[in-house]
Amino acid sequence: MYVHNGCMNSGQTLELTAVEAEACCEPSGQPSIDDYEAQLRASVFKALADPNRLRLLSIVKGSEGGEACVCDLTEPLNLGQPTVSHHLKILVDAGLLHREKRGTWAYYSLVPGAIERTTGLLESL
Amino acid sequence: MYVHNGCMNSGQTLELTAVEAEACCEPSGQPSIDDYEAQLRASVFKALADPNRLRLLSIVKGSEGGEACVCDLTEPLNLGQPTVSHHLKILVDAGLLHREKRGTWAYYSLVPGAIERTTGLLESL
DNA sequence: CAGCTATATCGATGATTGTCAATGTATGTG
DNA sequence: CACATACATTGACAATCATCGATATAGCTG
Repeated sequence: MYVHNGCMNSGQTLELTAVEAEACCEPSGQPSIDDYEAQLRASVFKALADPNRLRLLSIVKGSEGGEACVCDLTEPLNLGQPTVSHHLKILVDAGLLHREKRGTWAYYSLVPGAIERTTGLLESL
Repeated sequence: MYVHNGCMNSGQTLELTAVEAEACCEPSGQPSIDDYEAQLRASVFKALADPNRLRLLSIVKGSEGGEACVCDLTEPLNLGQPTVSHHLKILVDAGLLHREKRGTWAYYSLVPGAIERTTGLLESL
């Protein structure tokens, strides 16, 4: 006889109430994040899921004064200016970069605490 | 007169050697990650850039014994079994989940230290 | 062996994304 | 005013992705 004591979702479709189904999913385990929270966190990782955007963060972080303008970023990435602006906007929308317009230039800098907040999204899974 | 002392990539196209161009990109700043390193790190964040995969990690982490099989994961995510298997494969390939086949079942668990290694990818940008 | 179960893989499809050329907007210069 | 510069936005296109149904594989049961 073969015993499997972990999975109770097998076999024919079960008839469960919503409450029973909810309880069924975590047998004596810790509660997991819900779908809304997962979407919030995924939106941040989506912003990080591109090599050019990671390089943008890295260059901005390592730049003199902790800030850089678009014209300083197009050349090292070997990308067109519209593409760099597009990536920067995604990083700003994700709350990772801060944008400050001074005269004709737009200076981008790391949002203080953004990296720590992002690592927290992973550690608290 | 308007002075801008940060950007030297403006104006007409400059004639630079490769070495000069490299040095130009980081005026007195820290070195940034190269394209290869950026692609490696982005591949991990790509795996995290989906709400359902974040929920998979969360459920596996919070499960009894720290492991769960596919049939325990399809229902809470409200996804088909092939889709869940697909997401799990992506998480395994990213080095975040470990897969162990026991009998007919496949048990997934967090790779020890994977979360810490991933947060390190952010902190060391 | 035949049948069932858990999981993986394949092929297709609609949605999202990264990139660029072209254009728009705002600011500074003469 | 006219012109140049720095940046953002738009529209298009190829590539990637998330999801599903169908099918394949492998282990267990009788």
